[in-house]
Amino acid sequence: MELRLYDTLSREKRTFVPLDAKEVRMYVCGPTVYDFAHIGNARPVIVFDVLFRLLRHLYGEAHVKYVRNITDVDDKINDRAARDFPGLPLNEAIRKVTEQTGRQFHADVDALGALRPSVEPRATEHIGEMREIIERLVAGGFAYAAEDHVLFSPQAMNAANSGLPRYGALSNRSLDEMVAGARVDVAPYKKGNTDFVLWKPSKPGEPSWPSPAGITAQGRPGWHVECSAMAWKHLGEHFDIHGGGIDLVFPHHENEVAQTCCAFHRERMANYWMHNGFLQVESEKMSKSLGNFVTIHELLADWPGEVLRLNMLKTHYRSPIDWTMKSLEESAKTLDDWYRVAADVVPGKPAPSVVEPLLDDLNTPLAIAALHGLRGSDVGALAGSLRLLGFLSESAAQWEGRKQQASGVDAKEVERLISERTAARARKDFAESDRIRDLLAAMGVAIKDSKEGTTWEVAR
RNA sequence: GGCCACGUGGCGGAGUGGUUACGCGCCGGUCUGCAAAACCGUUUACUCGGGUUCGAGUCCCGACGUGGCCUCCA
Repeated sequence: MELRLYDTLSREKRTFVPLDAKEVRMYVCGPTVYDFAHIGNARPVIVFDVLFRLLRHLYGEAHVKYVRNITDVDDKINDRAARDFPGLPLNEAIRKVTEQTGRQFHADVDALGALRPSVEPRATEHIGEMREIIERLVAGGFAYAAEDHVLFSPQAMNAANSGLPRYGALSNRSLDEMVAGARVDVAPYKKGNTDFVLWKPSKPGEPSWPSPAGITAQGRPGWHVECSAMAWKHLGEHFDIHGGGIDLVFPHHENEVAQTCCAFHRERMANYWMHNGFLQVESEKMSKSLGNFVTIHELLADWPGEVLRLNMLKTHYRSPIDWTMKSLEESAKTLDDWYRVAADVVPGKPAPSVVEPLLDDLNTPLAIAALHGLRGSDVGALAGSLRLLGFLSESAAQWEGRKQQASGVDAKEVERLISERTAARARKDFAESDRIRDLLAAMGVAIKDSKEGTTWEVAR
């Protein structure tokens, strides 16, 4: 069976045919490292990790190249640096912010069971490529310098009309309407009100680099051109898959396409544009003002990363998802069960009943339903399938031990109470045995009696 | 205002014309000193109004509701 993926540009599911089966190439927009990543940021990380794993399964581990960038030059970073480290020179403070945040991001996504991408380029290490693209755009008449800025003109792009995509095609907008509907307060140096920034001057003390397009003042890149440059450097002018959150379709991805296609005179940048849907928290939009801003870091204090991962994959990646505590509890329960029955068995090959839904535009909910089916029929295939999806990274004992550790329960004390209870039961002193059971329950310990004896675990 | 998603049983969530989704919960049973856990079994649905069709949750039109983008928020 073949892989089919939904492409935002053509607005249909299409059979996936890689440009080069020896090197399948995927780019996903990564974080801007200025603060803890929130649970919404985790969605593309997890979704495209599943796709990465699936592609490796299909084409071989050595034949998939996954690039996810780190944006480490940005206004928000500058603001954060100035606020958090007022005593330091700005550039030093910025380095602290990006290093700390980058480290935290890696810790978070590792815990979510996401494989590291093949390459994680940093924007600040690709300024040369950005300047190159900008120079090409200026030379081609698609961009111009004005007051130390370089601006891209979508109108020039659509006027060229020769082997280029139409600006607006990806986000399904007409440039004319955008011109008409644009805000009034357009910067005076812009020729057209839809022109966007490729390069801008740096304020004193901010990170800065020599400017392109004959500008003498030092400057820094705009956001959109960073991704064009990093994708070009690591994947070439034309590659297979470009992914990100649906909110990035416009303007970010629309502008990326414009920059890359105009710089290299191409009709396409990526053959498949994939976008994950939005996430709400307890039926509300996540925002700092509502106070429901949930970071991955905070959630990881209460839940194993795989619980967050499963919770995310229970919904199809293009559908909206409502992130709730109830749903997390359910996911935790499911994983407890899978760990119990499958973590320590020899994994078999991933089952077709699991792989086939994945081949149909990453239908993870249907794949998960198939896992429930395997649970009763073939635990070897269950184990293999779970591993394909990035689960079962530890043993059953480690899984249980982690819960125990997080709860702070004293295992020795529990064992002592259980043997007391066993003795009480043996002499039919049920009042005493029930008292001990209640005591353990109050400690957060759940008892399980069976013919082989009594076991226990930390109740969640 | 423009563009675009989504609306399935108590809850989550698949299903692009025709047989049980699946999971959690509830309920019943087995087990148990009683429970819990485990195992077995069972129940409930397709926002509303039209239309197409032998047949629609599934296609078309409309309404209502929710959400997203149109400001460098995934």
